[in-house]
Amino acid sequence: MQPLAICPNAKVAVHCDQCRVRTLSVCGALDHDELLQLDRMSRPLICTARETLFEQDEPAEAVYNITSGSARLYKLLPDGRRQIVGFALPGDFLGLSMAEKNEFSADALTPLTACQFSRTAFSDFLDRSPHLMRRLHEQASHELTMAQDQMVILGRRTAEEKVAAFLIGLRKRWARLSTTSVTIPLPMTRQDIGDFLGLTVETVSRMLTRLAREKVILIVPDGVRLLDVAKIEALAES
Amino acid sequence: MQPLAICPNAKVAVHCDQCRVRTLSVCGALDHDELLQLDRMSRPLICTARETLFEQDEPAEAVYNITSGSARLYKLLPDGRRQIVGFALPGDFLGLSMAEKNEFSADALTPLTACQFSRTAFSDFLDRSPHLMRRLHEQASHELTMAQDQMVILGRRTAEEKVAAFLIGLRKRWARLSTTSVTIPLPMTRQDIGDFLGLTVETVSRMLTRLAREKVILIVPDGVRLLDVAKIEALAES
DNA sequence: CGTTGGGTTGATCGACCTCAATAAAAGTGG
DNA sequence: CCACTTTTATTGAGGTCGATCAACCCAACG
Repeated sequence: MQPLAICPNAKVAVHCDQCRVRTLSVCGALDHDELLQLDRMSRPLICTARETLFEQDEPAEAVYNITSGSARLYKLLPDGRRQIVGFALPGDFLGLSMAEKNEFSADALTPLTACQFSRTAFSDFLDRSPHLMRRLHEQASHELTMAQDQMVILGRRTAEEKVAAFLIGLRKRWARLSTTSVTIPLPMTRQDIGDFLGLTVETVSRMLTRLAREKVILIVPDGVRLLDVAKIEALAES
Repeated sequence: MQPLAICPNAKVAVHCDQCRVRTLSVCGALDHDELLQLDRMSRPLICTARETLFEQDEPAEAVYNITSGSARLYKLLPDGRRQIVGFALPGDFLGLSMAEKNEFSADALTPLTACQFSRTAFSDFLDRSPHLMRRLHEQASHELTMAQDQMVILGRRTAEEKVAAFLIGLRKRWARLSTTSVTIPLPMTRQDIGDFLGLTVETVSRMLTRLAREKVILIVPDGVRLLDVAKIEALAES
Protein backbone atom coordinates (compact mmCIF):
# COMPACT_ATOMS: atom_id res chain seq x y z
CA MET A 1 0.00 0.00 0.00
CA GLN A 2 1.29 3.39 -1.01
CA PRO A 3 1.93 5.74 1.90
CA LEU A 4 1.23 9.45 1.66
CA ALA A 5 4.42 11.39 1.44
CA ILE A 6 5.20 15.05 1.82
CA CYS A 7 7.50 14.82 -1.17
CA PRO A 8 5.72 15.83 -4.34
CA ASN A 9 6.07 12.67 -6.37
CA ALA A 10 3.91 10.56 -4.03
CA LYS A 11 0.66 8.87 -4.88
CA VAL A 12 -2.37 9.74 -2.80
CA ALA A 13 -2.82 7.84 0.45
CA VAL A 14 -5.43 5.15 0.33
CA HIS A 15 -6.61 5.69 3.88
CA CYS A 16 -6.55 8.47 6.43
CA ASP A 17 -4.74 6.33 8.97
CA GLN A 18 -1.74 6.37 6.71
CA CYS A 19 -1.84 10.09 6.11
CA ARG A 20 1.37 11.75 7.18
CA VAL A 21 -0.21 15.11 7.80
CA ARG A 22 -3.32 13.92 9.63
CA THR A 23 -2.18 14.88 13.12
CA LEU A 24 -1.17 18.32 11.86
CA SER A 25 -4.32 19.00 9.89
CA VAL A 26 -7.92 19.57 10.94
CA CYS A 27 -8.52 15.81 10.67
CA GLY A 28 -6.42 15.38 13.79
CA ALA A 29 -9.49 16.31 15.83
CA LEU A 30 -11.48 13.27 14.69
CA ASP A 31 -11.94 9.86 16.27
CA HIS A 32 -11.72 6.65 14.24
CA ASP A 33 -15.43 6.60 13.43
CA GLU A 34 -15.60 10.16 12.22
CA LEU A 35 -12.43 9.66 10.24
CA LEU A 36 -14.07 6.79 8.36
CA GLN A 37 -17.07 8.93 7.49
CA LEU A 38 -14.85 11.75 6.29
CA ASP A 39 -12.73 9.31 4.33
CA ARG A 40 -15.80 8.19 2.39
CA MET A 41 -16.60 11.81 1.53
CA SER A 42 -13.15 12.65 0.23
CA ARG A 43 -11.92 12.56 -3.32
CA PRO A 44 -8.19 12.43 -3.97
CA LEU A 45 -6.81 15.34 -5.94
CA ILE A 46 -3.55 15.21 -7.81
CA CYS A 47 -2.38 18.17 -9.77
CA THR A 48 0.76 19.35 -11.46
CA ALA A 49 2.83 22.47 -10.83
CA ARG A 50 1.24 25.72 -12.11
CA GLU A 51 -2.21 24.10 -12.15
CA THR A 52 -5.05 26.20 -10.74
CA LEU A 53 -7.02 24.79 -7.81
CA PHE A 54 -9.68 27.49 -7.81
CA GLU A 55 -10.15 31.12 -8.71
CA GLN A 56 -11.09 34.25 -6.83
CA ASP A 57 -14.81 35.15 -6.95
CA GLU A 58 -15.80 31.79 -8.43
CA PRO A 59 -18.35 29.66 -6.55
CA ALA A 60 -16.52 27.52 -4.01
CA GLU A 61 -17.57 23.98 -4.80
CA ALA A 62 -14.91 22.21 -2.81
CA VAL A 63 -12.66 22.50 0.21
CA TYR A 64 -9.20 20.98 0.33
CA ASN A 65 -6.81 19.43 2.75
CA ILE A 66 -3.33 19.60 1.31
CA THR A 67 -1.46 16.33 1.73
CA SER A 68 1.69 17.09 -0.26
CA GLY A 69 3.17 19.93 -2.29
CA SER A 70 2.57 23.64 -1.93
CA ALA A 71 0.38 26.36 -3.40
CA ARG A 72 0.19 30.12 -3.61
CA LEU A 73 -2.95 31.96 -2.56
CA TYR A 74 -3.39 35.38 -4.12
CA LYS A 75 -5.64 38.26 -4.96
CA LEU A 76 -5.44 40.21 -8.20
CA LEU A 77 -6.29 43.86 -8.71
CA PRO A 78 -8.06 44.83 -11.94
CA ASP A 79 -4.84 46.36 -13.29
CA GLY A 80 -2.86 43.19 -12.73
CA ARG A 81 -1.15 44.00 -9.46
CA ARG A 82 -1.02 40.88 -7.34
CA GLN A 83 -0.89 40.29 -3.60
CA ILE A 84 -0.09 36.81 -2.39
CA VAL A 85 -2.02 36.38 0.86
CA GLY A 86 -0.32 33.14 1.82
CA PHE A 87 1.45 29.97 0.83
CA ALA A 88 -0.27 26.66 1.56
CA LEU A 89 1.85 23.75 2.76
CA PRO A 90 0.98 20.11 3.54
CA GLY A 91 -1.53 19.94 6.40
CA ASP A 92 -3.10 23.26 5.47
CA PHE A 93 -6.82 23.48 4.86
CA LEU A 94 -8.22 25.58 2.01
CA GLY A 95 -11.77 26.78 2.44
CA LEU A 96 -11.72 27.43 6.18
CA SER A 97 -14.44 30.03 5.89
CA MET A 98 -16.90 27.70 4.12
CA ALA A 99 -17.88 30.76 2.11
CA GLU A 100 -19.86 30.35 -1.09
CA LYS A 101 -17.32 32.26 -3.13
CA ASN A 102 -13.56 31.93 -3.14
CA GLU A 103 -11.90 34.88 -1.48
CA PHE A 104 -8.71 34.34 -3.44
CA SER A 105 -7.18 32.24 -6.21
CA ALA A 106 -4.95 29.27 -5.56
CA ASP A 107 -2.49 27.49 -7.77
CA ALA A 108 0.04 24.78 -7.20
CA LEU A 109 3.70 25.74 -6.93
CA THR A 110 4.81 22.11 -7.18
CA PRO A 111 3.02 18.87 -7.98
CA LEU A 112 0.39 18.73 -5.28
CA THR A 113 -1.97 16.23 -3.70
CA ALA A 114 -4.98 16.97 -1.53
CA CYS A 115 -8.09 15.46 -0.05
CA GLN A 116 -10.96 17.21 -1.73
CA PHE A 117 -14.44 17.48 -0.24
CA SER A 118 -17.67 18.89 -1.51
CA ARG A 119 -18.08 22.13 0.40
CA THR A 120 -21.73 21.53 1.21
CA ALA A 121 -21.12 17.94 2.31
CA PHE A 122 -18.21 19.04 4.47
CA SER A 123 -20.32 21.82 5.94
CA ASP A 124 -23.07 19.33 6.84
CA PHE A 125 -20.53 17.05 8.42
CA LEU A 126 -19.30 20.02 10.41
CA ASP A 127 -22.74 20.43 11.96
CA ARG A 128 -22.53 16.88 13.25
CA SER A 129 -18.97 17.09 14.55
CA PRO A 130 -18.34 19.78 17.16
CA HIS A 131 -14.76 18.57 17.49
CA LEU A 132 -14.08 19.32 13.86
CA MET A 133 -15.91 22.64 14.09
CA ARG A 134 -13.74 23.69 16.98
CA ARG A 135 -10.60 22.53 15.24
CA LEU A 136 -11.55 24.39 12.10
CA HIS A 137 -12.07 27.51 14.15
CA GLU A 138 -8.69 27.10 15.81
CA GLN A 139 -7.16 26.79 12.36
CA ALA A 140 -8.99 29.90 11.15
CA SER A 141 -7.86 31.80 14.24
CA HIS A 142 -4.32 30.73 13.55
CA GLU A 143 -4.60 31.96 9.97
CA LEU A 144 -5.97 35.25 11.29
CA THR A 145 -2.99 35.64 13.60
CA MET A 146 -0.62 34.93 10.73
CA ALA A 147 -2.45 37.45 8.57
CA GLN A 148 -2.07 40.08 11.28
CA ASP A 149 1.63 39.32 11.59
CA GLN A 150 1.88 39.74 7.84
CA MET A 151 0.14 43.12 8.14
CA VAL A 152 2.94 44.25 10.46
CA ILE A 153 5.51 43.01 7.95
CA LEU A 154 3.79 44.72 5.02
CA GLY A 155 3.07 47.99 6.77
CA ARG A 156 5.99 48.62 9.04
CA ARG A 157 9.09 46.75 7.97
CA THR A 158 11.95 47.55 5.59
CA ALA A 159 12.76 45.42 2.56
CA GLU A 160 15.60 43.61 4.34
CA GLU A 161 13.43 42.93 7.40
CA LYS A 162 10.62 41.67 5.19
CA VAL A 163 12.84 39.12 3.50
CA ALA A 164 14.35 38.03 6.83
CA ALA A 165 10.89 37.70 8.43
CA PHE A 166 9.71 35.72 5.42
CA LEU A 167 12.55 33.22 5.73
CA ILE A 168 12.09 32.84 9.49
CA GLY A 169 8.36 32.41 9.11
CA LEU A 170 8.70 29.80 6.42
CA ARG A 171 11.37 27.97 8.37
CA LYS A 172 9.02 27.69 11.31
CA ARG A 173 6.29 26.26 9.12
CA TRP A 174 8.58 23.71 7.46
CA ALA A 175 9.85 22.74 10.89
CA ARG A 176 6.37 21.53 11.90
CA LEU A 177 6.36 19.21 8.90
CA SER A 178 9.84 17.76 8.81
CA THR A 179 12.79 17.65 11.09
CA THR A 180 14.09 21.13 11.75
CA SER A 181 16.59 22.08 9.12
CA VAL A 182 18.73 25.08 8.40
CA THR A 183 17.91 24.65 4.73
CA ILE A 184 14.63 26.26 3.78
CA PRO A 185 12.98 25.02 0.58
CA LEU A 186 11.62 27.86 -1.54
CA PRO A 187 9.16 26.35 -4.02
CA MET A 188 8.02 29.84 -5.06
CA THR A 189 9.72 32.29 -7.44
CA ARG A 190 11.29 35.59 -6.42
CA GLN A 191 8.29 37.27 -8.02
CA ASP A 192 6.01 35.31 -5.69
CA ILE A 193 8.07 36.34 -2.67
CA GLY A 194 7.89 39.95 -3.83
CA ASP A 195 4.12 39.76 -4.27
CA PHE A 196 3.87 38.31 -0.78
CA LEU A 197 6.05 40.99 0.82
CA GLY A 198 4.95 44.02 -1.15
CA LEU A 199 8.26 44.31 -2.99
CA THR A 200 9.48 43.98 -6.57
CA VAL A 201 11.40 40.94 -7.83
CA GLU A 202 14.52 43.04 -8.09
CA THR A 203 14.40 44.16 -4.48
CA VAL A 204 13.85 40.59 -3.27
CA SER A 205 16.81 39.44 -5.33
CA ARG A 206 18.98 42.29 -4.06
CA MET A 207 18.09 41.60 -0.42
CA LEU A 208 18.80 37.89 -0.78
CA THR A 209 22.09 38.70 -2.48
CA ARG A 210 22.97 41.14 0.31
CA LEU A 211 22.19 38.56 3.00
CA ALA A 212 24.29 36.03 1.11
CA ARG A 213 27.18 38.51 0.73
CA GLU A 214 27.08 39.10 4.49
CA LYS A 215 27.26 35.31 5.02
CA VAL A 216 23.87 35.30 6.77
CA ILE A 217 22.39 32.90 4.23
CA LEU A 218 23.62 30.70 1.41
CA ILE A 219 21.52 30.62 -1.74
CA VAL A 220 21.11 27.03 -2.94
CA PRO A 221 18.97 25.58 -5.76
CA ASP A 222 15.27 25.86 -4.79
CA GLY A 223 15.99 27.27 -1.35
CA VAL A 224 18.34 28.99 1.06
CA ARG A 225 20.49 27.69 3.84
CA LEU A 226 20.64 29.74 7.01
CA LEU A 227 24.21 30.34 8.09
CA ASP A 228 23.62 32.84 10.88
CA VAL A 229 20.24 32.11 12.43
CA ALA A 230 20.74 34.61 15.28
CA LYS A 231 21.41 37.46 12.88
CA ILE A 232 18.46 36.73 10.63
CA GLU A 233 16.17 36.35 13.63
CA ALA A 234 17.40 39.71 14.89
CA LEU A 235 16.45 41.26 11.56
CA ALA A 236 13.05 39.58 11.63
CA GLU A 237 12.38 40.07 15.33
CA SER A 238 8.82 40.96 16.11
CA MET B 1 -35.05 50.95 31.57
CA GLN B 2 -31.95 52.22 29.88
CA PRO B 3 -31.54 51.00 26.30
CA LEU B 4 -28.17 50.20 24.84
CA ALA B 5 -27.13 52.80 22.36
CA ILE B 6 -24.46 52.89 19.70
CA CYS B 7 -23.69 56.47 20.64
CA PRO B 8 -20.85 56.63 23.15
CA ASN B 9 -22.58 58.38 26.03
CA ALA B 10 -25.02 55.55 26.68
CA LYS B 11 -25.29 53.46 29.81
CA VAL B 12 -24.92 49.72 29.49
CA ALA B 13 -28.02 47.76 28.56
CA VAL B 14 -29.62 45.89 31.38
CA HIS B 15 -30.69 42.96 29.24
CA CYS B 16 -29.65 41.39 25.98
CA ASP B 17 -33.09 41.74 24.47
CA GLN B 18 -32.62 45.48 24.50
CA CYS B 19 -29.15 45.35 22.98
CA ARG B 20 -29.00 47.35 19.77
CA VAL B 21 -26.13 45.37 18.34
CA ARG B 22 -27.35 41.90 19.28
CA THR B 23 -28.50 40.87 15.81
CA LEU B 24 -25.22 42.07 14.35
CA SER B 25 -22.97 40.43 16.90
CA VAL B 26 -22.21 36.80 17.65
CA CYS B 27 -25.10 36.79 20.15
CA GLY B 28 -27.48 36.91 17.21
CA ALA B 29 -27.03 33.16 16.83
CA LEU B 30 -28.57 32.37 20.22
CA ASP B 31 -32.12 31.47 21.19
CA HIS B 32 -33.85 33.03 24.19
CA ASP B 33 -32.67 30.35 26.60
CA GLU B 34 -29.04 30.53 25.61
CA LEU B 35 -29.20 34.30 25.67
CA LEU B 36 -30.31 34.20 29.30
CA GLN B 37 -27.41 31.94 30.24
CA LEU B 38 -24.93 34.19 28.46
CA ASP B 39 -26.50 37.25 30.06
CA ARG B 40 -25.79 35.81 33.50
CA MET B 41 -22.15 35.26 32.57
CA SER B 42 -21.57 38.78 31.30
CA ARG B 43 -20.17 41.74 33.16
CA PRO B 44 -20.80 45.22 31.83
CA LEU B 45 -17.67 47.17 30.93
CA ILE B 46 -17.61 50.92 30.65
CA CYS B 47 -14.40 52.68 29.82
CA THR B 48 -13.26 56.11 28.78
CA ALA B 49 -11.41 57.22 25.66
CA ARG B 50 -7.69 56.25 25.61
CA GLU B 51 -8.28 53.54 28.20
CA THR B 52 -6.56 50.20 27.54
CA LEU B 53 -8.76 47.11 27.26
CA PHE B 54 -5.91 44.62 27.14
CA GLU B 55 -2.31 44.37 26.06
CA GLN B 56 -0.39 42.28 23.55
CA ASP B 57 1.25 39.13 25.01
CA GLU B 58 -0.62 39.42 28.32
CA PRO B 59 -2.76 36.46 29.43
CA ALA B 60 -6.23 36.83 27.92
CA GLU B 61 -8.58 36.72 30.88
CA ALA B 62 -11.65 38.05 29.14
CA VAL B 63 -13.39 38.28 25.80
CA TYR B 64 -15.50 41.28 24.82
CA ASN B 65 -18.53 42.11 22.80
CA ILE B 66 -18.45 45.81 21.96
CA THR B 67 -21.83 47.45 22.48
CA SER B 68 -20.91 51.08 21.87
CA GLY B 69 -17.85 53.15 21.00
CA SER B 70 -14.76 52.10 19.09
CA ALA B 71 -11.27 50.81 19.73
CA ARG B 72 -7.96 50.41 17.96
CA LEU B 73 -6.23 47.03 17.83
CA TYR B 74 -2.50 47.17 17.30
CA LYS B 75 0.83 45.45 17.43
CA LEU B 76 4.04 47.18 18.52
CA LEU B 77 7.55 46.38 17.35
CA PRO B 78 10.37 46.53 19.92
CA ASP B 79 11.62 49.82 18.43
CA GLY B 80 8.23 51.49 18.76
CA ARG B 81 6.90 51.10 15.24
CA ARG B 82 3.20 50.36 15.38
CA GLN B 83 0.82 48.53 13.08
CA ILE B 84 -2.88 48.88 13.70
CA VAL B 85 -4.42 45.57 12.67
CA GLY B 86 -7.99 46.79 12.90
CA PHE B 87 -10.56 49.09 14.37
CA ALA B 88 -13.32 47.57 16.50
CA LEU B 89 -16.83 48.98 16.18
CA PRO B 90 -20.09 48.17 18.01
CA GLY B 91 -21.08 44.55 17.40
CA ASP B 92 -17.47 43.42 17.05
CA PHE B 93 -16.17 40.62 19.19
CA LEU B 94 -12.69 40.77 20.70
CA GLY B 95 -11.09 37.44 21.54
CA LEU B 96 -12.41 35.42 18.62
CA SER B 97 -9.47 33.06 18.77
CA MET B 98 -10.02 32.14 22.45
CA ALA B 99 -6.23 32.11 22.66
CA GLU B 100 -4.54 32.19 26.06
CA LYS B 101 -2.50 35.24 25.18
CA ASN B 102 -3.62 38.45 23.50
CA GLU B 103 -2.33 38.67 19.95
CA PHE B 104 -2.53 42.47 20.02
CA SER B 105 -3.25 45.42 22.27
CA ALA B 106 -6.58 47.22 22.30
CA ASP B 107 -7.52 50.63 23.55
CA ALA B 108 -10.64 52.71 23.34
CA LEU B 109 -10.79 55.55 20.82
CA THR B 110 -13.96 56.93 22.38
CA PRO B 111 -15.89 56.18 25.54
CA LEU B 112 -16.75 52.53 25.08
CA THR B 113 -19.11 49.94 26.51
CA ALA B 114 -18.90 46.19 26.13
CA CYS B 115 -20.20 42.92 27.47
CA GLN B 116 -17.25 41.26 29.12
CA PHE B 117 -17.00 37.50 29.67
CA SER B 118 -14.46 35.34 31.39
CA ARG B 119 -12.59 33.68 28.56
CA THR B 120 -12.68 30.23 30.13
CA ALA B 121 -16.38 30.50 31.00
CA PHE B 122 -17.17 31.66 27.49
CA SER B 123 -15.10 28.85 26.04
CA ASP B 124 -17.02 26.30 28.13
CA PHE B 125 -20.28 27.79 27.00
CA LEU B 126 -19.04 27.48 23.43
CA ASP B 127 -18.69 23.72 23.86
CA ARG B 128 -22.38 23.55 24.79
CA SER B 129 -23.62 25.81 22.01
CA PRO B 130 -22.79 24.70 18.46
CA HIS B 131 -24.76 27.66 17.09
CA LEU B 132 -22.50 30.08 18.84
CA MET B 133 -19.41 28.14 17.84
CA ARG B 134 -20.45 28.31 14.21
CA ARG B 135 -21.26 31.99 14.47
CA LEU B 136 -17.93 32.69 16.10
CA HIS B 137 -16.22 30.85 13.29
CA GLU B 138 -18.13 32.84 10.71
CA GLN B 139 -17.02 36.00 12.46
CA ALA B 140 -13.40 34.82 12.54
CA SER B 141 -13.59 33.93 8.84
CA HIS B 142 -14.93 37.39 8.11
CA GLU B 143 -12.06 38.94 10.07
CA LEU B 144 -9.65 36.78 8.09
CA THR B 145 -11.13 38.01 4.82
CA MET B 146 -10.83 41.60 5.98
CA ALA B 147 -7.23 40.98 7.03
CA GLN B 148 -6.46 39.60 3.57
CA ASP B 149 -8.06 42.61 1.93
CA GLN B 150 -5.90 44.78 4.16
CA MET B 151 -2.83 42.85 3.00
CA VAL B 152 -3.64 43.86 -0.58
CA ILE B 153 -4.00 47.48 0.53
CA LEU B 154 -0.74 47.44 2.50
CA GLY B 155 1.29 45.59 -0.09
CA ARG B 156 0.06 46.77 -3.45
CA ARG B 157 -1.67 50.13 -3.26
CA THR B 158 -0.45 53.71 -3.47
CA ALA B 159 -0.91 56.21 -0.65
CA GLU B 160 -3.94 57.80 -2.30
CA GLU B 161 -5.55 54.42 -2.98
CA LYS B 162 -4.88 53.36 0.61
CA VAL B 163 -6.70 56.35 2.03
CA ALA B 164 -9.59 55.94 -0.42
CA ALA B 165 -9.90 52.22 0.38
CA PHE B 166 -9.81 53.01 4.08
CA LEU B 167 -12.69 55.46 3.78
CA ILE B 168 -14.78 53.10 1.63
CA GLY B 169 -14.12 50.20 3.98
CA LEU B 170 -15.08 52.18 7.05
CA ARG B 171 -18.17 53.55 5.34
CA LYS B 172 -19.34 50.01 4.66
CA ARG B 173 -18.85 49.05 8.28
CA TRP B 174 -20.69 52.10 9.64
CA ALA B 175 -23.48 51.41 7.17
CA ARG B 176 -24.22 48.08 8.87
CA LEU B 177 -24.71 49.90 12.16
CA SER B 178 -26.65 52.99 11.27
CA THR B 179 -28.53 54.25 8.28
CA THR B 180 -26.19 54.64 5.33
CA SER B 181 -24.67 58.05 5.37
CA VAL B 182 -22.26 59.96 3.20
CA THR B 183 -20.63 61.30 6.35
CA ILE B 184 -18.07 58.90 7.79
CA PRO B 185 -17.18 59.36 11.46
CA LEU B 186 -13.44 59.08 12.08
CA PRO B 187 -12.94 58.50 15.81
CA MET B 188 -9.23 57.78 15.23
CA THR B 189 -6.38 60.25 14.71
CA ARG B 190 -4.43 60.71 11.45
CA GLN B 191 -1.59 58.90 13.16
CA ASP B 192 -3.87 55.92 13.74
CA ILE B 193 -4.95 55.93 10.10
CA GLY B 194 -1.30 56.07 9.07
CA ASP B 195 -0.41 53.16 11.33
CA PHE B 196 -3.29 51.20 9.83
CA LEU B 197 -2.30 51.92 6.22
CA GLY B 198 1.47 51.77 6.52
CA LEU B 199 1.87 55.52 5.99
CA THR B 200 3.07 58.50 8.02
CA VAL B 201 0.71 61.09 9.53
CA GLU B 202 1.94 63.65 7.04
CA THR B 203 1.12 61.47 4.04
CA VAL B 204 -2.37 60.69 5.37
CA SER B 205 -2.96 64.40 5.91
CA ARG B 206 -1.69 65.26 2.44
CA MET B 207 -3.85 62.62 0.76
CA LEU B 208 -6.97 63.76 2.62
CA THR B 209 -6.17 67.36 1.70
CA ARG B 210 -5.68 66.36 -1.92
CA LEU B 211 -9.02 64.50 -2.01
CA ALA B 212 -10.67 67.51 -0.42
CA ARG B 213 -9.04 69.90 -2.92
CA GLU B 214 -10.36 67.72 -5.76
CA LYS B 215 -13.86 67.95 -4.21
CA VAL B 216 -13.99 64.18 -3.70
CA ILE B 217 -14.43 64.55 0.06
CA LEU B 218 -15.16 67.28 2.55
CA ILE B 219 -13.22 67.23 5.79
CA VAL B 220 -15.57 67.85 8.73
CA PRO B 221 -14.94 67.72 12.49
CA ASP B 222 -14.34 64.06 13.53
CA GLY B 223 -14.99 62.70 10.07
CA VAL B 224 -15.25 63.19 6.34
CA ARG B 225 -18.20 63.63 4.04
CA LEU B 226 -18.06 61.86 0.71
CA LEU B 227 -18.87 64.23 -2.13
CA ASP B 228 -18.00 62.00 -5.08
CA VAL B 229 -18.63 58.40 -4.07
CA ALA B 230 -18.03 57.05 -7.58
CA LYS B 231 -14.61 58.66 -7.80
CA ILE B 232 -13.47 57.47 -4.40
CA GLU B 233 -14.74 53.96 -5.10
CA ALA B 234 -12.82 54.00 -8.35
CA LEU B 235 -9.66 54.85 -6.42
CA ALA B 236 -10.36 52.13 -3.88
CA GLU B 237 -11.64 49.51 -6.33
CA SER B 238 -10.48 46.06 -5.54
C1' DC C 1 -3.13 82.63 29.11
C1' DG C 2 0.40 79.22 28.37
C1' DT C 3 0.48 74.39 27.34
C1' DT C 4 -0.47 70.34 24.88
C1' DG C 5 -1.99 67.24 21.30
C1' DG C 6 -3.60 66.95 16.77
C1' DG C 7 -3.45 68.60 12.10
C1' DT C 8 -1.51 70.82 7.96
C1' DT C 9 2.08 72.38 4.86
C1' DG C 10 6.78 72.92 2.80
C1' DA C 11 11.61 71.48 1.67
C1' DT C 12 14.65 67.85 1.25
C1' DC C 13 16.13 63.05 1.25
C1' DG C 14 16.45 58.24 0.48
C1' DA C 15 14.49 53.49 0.08
C1' DC C 16 12.58 51.18 -3.18
C1' DC C 17 10.77 51.17 -7.96
C1' DT C 18 11.43 51.31 -12.93
C1' DC C 19 13.76 50.36 -16.92
C1' DA C 20 17.32 47.89 -19.20
C1' DA C 21 20.81 44.48 -20.00
C1' DT C 22 22.64 40.10 -19.11
C1' DA C 23 23.03 35.57 -17.21
C1' DA C 24 21.44 31.26 -15.83
C1' DA C 25 18.13 27.65 -15.77
C1' DA C 26 14.42 25.01 -17.51
C1' DG C 27 11.66 23.43 -20.92
C1' DT C 28 10.72 21.81 -25.95
C1' DG C 29 10.93 19.85 -30.18
C1' DG C 30 13.76 17.76 -33.67
C1' DC D 1 21.52 14.89 -27.11
C1' DC D 2 21.59 19.39 -28.69
C1' DA D 3 19.76 24.10 -30.70
C1' DC D 4 16.16 27.16 -29.46
C1' DT D 5 12.88 29.47 -26.80
C1' DT D 6 10.99 30.85 -22.47
C1' DT D 7 11.19 31.68 -17.80
C1' DT D 8 13.64 33.08 -13.82
C1' DA D 9 17.32 35.49 -11.50
C1' DT D 10 20.74 38.96 -11.07
C1' DT D 11 22.88 43.47 -11.53
C1' DG D 12 23.23 48.42 -12.70
C1' DA D 13 21.63 53.27 -13.58
C1' DG D 14 18.41 56.56 -12.78
C1' DG D 15 13.83 58.23 -11.17
C1' DT D 16 10.01 58.82 -7.85
C1' DC D 17 6.83 58.27 -4.12
C1' DG D 18 6.46 58.61 0.38
C1' DA D 19 9.49 59.46 4.56
C1' DT D 20 11.87 62.74 7.28
C1' DC D 21 12.64 67.06 9.35
C1' DA D 22 10.81 71.39 10.53
C1' DA D 23 7.68 75.09 11.02
C1' DC D 24 3.25 76.60 12.00
C1' DC D 25 -1.84 76.61 13.05
C1' DC D 26 -5.67 75.64 15.89
C1' DA D 27 -8.71 74.01 19.49
C1' DA D 28 -9.12 72.19 24.06
C1' DC D 29 -8.12 72.84 28.62
C1' DG D 30 -6.18 73.77 33.11
